[in-house]
Amino acid sequence: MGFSYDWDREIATCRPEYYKWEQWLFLKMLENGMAYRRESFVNWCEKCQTVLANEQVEQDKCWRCSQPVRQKKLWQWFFRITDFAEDLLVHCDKLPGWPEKVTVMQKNWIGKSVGSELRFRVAGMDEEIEVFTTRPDTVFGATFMCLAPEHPLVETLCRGTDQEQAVAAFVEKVAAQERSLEGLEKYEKEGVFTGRYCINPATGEEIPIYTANFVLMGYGTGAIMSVPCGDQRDFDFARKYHLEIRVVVQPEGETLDPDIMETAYTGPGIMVNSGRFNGMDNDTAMEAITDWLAEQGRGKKAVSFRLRDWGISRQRYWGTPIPVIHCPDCGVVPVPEQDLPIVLPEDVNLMEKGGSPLPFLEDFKQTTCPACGREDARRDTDTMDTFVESSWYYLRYCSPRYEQGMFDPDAVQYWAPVDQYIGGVEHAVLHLLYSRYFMRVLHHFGMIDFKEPFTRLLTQGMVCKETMTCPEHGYLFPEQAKKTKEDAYVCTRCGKDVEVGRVIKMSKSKKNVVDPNELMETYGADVTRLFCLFAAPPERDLEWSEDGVEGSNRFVNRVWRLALACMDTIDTRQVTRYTGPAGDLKNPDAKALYIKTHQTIHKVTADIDESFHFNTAIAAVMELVNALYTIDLDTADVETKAVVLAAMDSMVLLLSPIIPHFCEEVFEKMGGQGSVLEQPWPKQRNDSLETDEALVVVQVNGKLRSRFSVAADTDESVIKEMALADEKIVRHIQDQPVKKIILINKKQILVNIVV
RNA sequence: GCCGAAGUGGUGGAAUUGGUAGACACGCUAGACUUAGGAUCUAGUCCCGCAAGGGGUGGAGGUUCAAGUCCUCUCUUCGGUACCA
Repeated sequence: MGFSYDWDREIATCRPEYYKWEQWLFLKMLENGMAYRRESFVNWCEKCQTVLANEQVEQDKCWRCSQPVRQKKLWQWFFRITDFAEDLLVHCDKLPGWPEKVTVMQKNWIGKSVGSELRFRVAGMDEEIEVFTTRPDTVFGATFMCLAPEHPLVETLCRGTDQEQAVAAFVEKVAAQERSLEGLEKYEKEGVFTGRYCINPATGEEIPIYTANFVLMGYGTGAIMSVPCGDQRDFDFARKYHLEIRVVVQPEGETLDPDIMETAYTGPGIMVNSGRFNGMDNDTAMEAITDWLAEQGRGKKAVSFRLRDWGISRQRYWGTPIPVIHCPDCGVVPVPEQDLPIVLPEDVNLMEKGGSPLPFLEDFKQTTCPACGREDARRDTDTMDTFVESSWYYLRYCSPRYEQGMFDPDAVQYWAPVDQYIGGVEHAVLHLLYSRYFMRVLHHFGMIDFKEPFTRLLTQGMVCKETMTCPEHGYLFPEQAKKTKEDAYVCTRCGKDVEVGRVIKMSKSKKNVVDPNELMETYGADVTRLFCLFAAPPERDLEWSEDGVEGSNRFVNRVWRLALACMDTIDTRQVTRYTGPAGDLKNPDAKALYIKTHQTIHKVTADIDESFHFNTAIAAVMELVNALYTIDLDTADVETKAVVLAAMDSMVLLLSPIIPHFCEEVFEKMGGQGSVLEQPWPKQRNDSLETDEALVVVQVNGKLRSRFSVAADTDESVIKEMALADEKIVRHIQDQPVKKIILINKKQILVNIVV
């Protein structure tokens, strides 16, 4: 296809030369508390003895063996991305080169909310429950408390009460449910009383403590104060379990009755049932109540983020081994730097069920503790999330063979950050956020002097195609399905009817992929490039179809014939290309073509430079070519020929990034010196962009009724008079009085006559 | 569910800040040239209508002299949703 990659800089992130430095950074992060280990939950299939991705869990069952999946606690490594939550959020607004939709998604993902942290004492125990709430104004309406089933206090609270068994059963049941924000909505909201009460710090009253499946341990503090009058989930829960609903915020001019309310009221209002805060508007009360509770040591202002720390442990084989050693005496011990890289062993039997073979490889696992020398220490057998690799590979390109560190600081200083990054919009949050985080880590260590990895970002759309399924052979490649006369498809191997599925993004596993090599063989690289670029703007999803590729081929041939015609009819010893202002041209056809040429240069430059909209850039050049075709070179005068040469020159340069091989040849044929790729980009003459005539379109009551041309410098009042005198307009106005005439003079002149 | 997009002729797609909807192509129709055409050229092609005119950017409302574009509601499709990467 004629891409200009510098293969000397090729890297592969699965090679030890690369991931050695990832392990090195991990150790540095570990040393600085930026990487840490804690227990967390994974989807676990007992039968397959493996961890499942969320997408591998189908209706709470393993996709492979259909056994129920349960939540299992494992020790896992995390990166403290939340330390940078605020910084990552703030800089979302300082990325002018990024599409706004991406920064919006990132902001929502980080999910900052401002509120208060409140502490509730457990009645009769020396324990406290901390909650985060965005609505401290409603604390007087908190009539119960809900803890996540995984909350460490749940077990302590119910122990010894008659609820102990019920709670244990509930926790077990929830362990079989998917515990994510997404999963929350799938299950009916339910909970169980823990047998204990806590004290509402505002009212001093005892309120029951529940554990409920809609509270997540990973979000906030894993506990919520439930205010049924002001939160729909709490409201539903209170109705279900017959808990008190107490109104504390009343919309102005209304009286809410808790017995007949059907939904929670979340809007603004006046405080009621809230002691000394009654009568205050709830907005003021937020601050006032927080301050009041703070004085008593029962709360403070706080912010909470939806963003969670980045779990990087994978119980998988493919990935960078995590460079730590577990010693019975010393605990977790980092691998000494001189022992890096810890190489992923390659002589392994891959597991049928998807689990990692590493925990079974004694040679790999068994090692000596670097701290105390014990010989029964064992290596960590987890590998890192592959997002870790993709978070810094672009810096490695700056010095791909560098052996003294992740990258050569001078090279990174010179090249980075990346000027223009291109990737699918499916990476809008994870990959792009992790990369931004990694640059902050490196910046924190003083290794780089910038924080943002990608100055400009283009999120390209996906190429999509329908899937084909044969009842016998499963997914088929497009060439394995043959079209029948009835516009249906049959399998080329078994002849059975093929089912045509939905249009989805191309993927190897679904086989709905096309090979550009076939187009390349038929039409060549340039026509293939032209066709792809002309099909749609890059940020848009594209349903692949080869209809229209003939048109691209036709266009290239049209240009070629134009070049041949020029060489046949224009003697370049006598005619040189015109470069002056349009105003000096006498022949109106020559002048029009010259103006068109400069308009085209202007448009193509802007389309490519600002937005990579090659499709409209190509369309503009096509218009120029169409204009060139209207000129009869056999009868043209010298002035016109000089303008044609100028137009041809510009056209070849404008097309050169799109169809480079072809343009190289035309450039040479037309007498160009050197390579077309070394020529400066054409520049439009700003004095040659506008024609002498302007089109006036005339509307009556907003409907187009007539149009005519005037000299570009015609006075506006004259144009209005001409519009009113226009035959078609007169007919439409008839004898109705003219109320108003609006004249807009932007890209064209528009007159709207209101009657 | 939540977050983010997209929806315009038979098709891919155009349309600075609201200002001629359908640029540029594909396809189709007719014609010219040609021994021939899957080459090339010319003309036509949003829909209804002989025309004058009317309708039209997923749907329903609204703001405006003027709405594909702004606002409200809604439908459909796609991407992401933290272990697909």
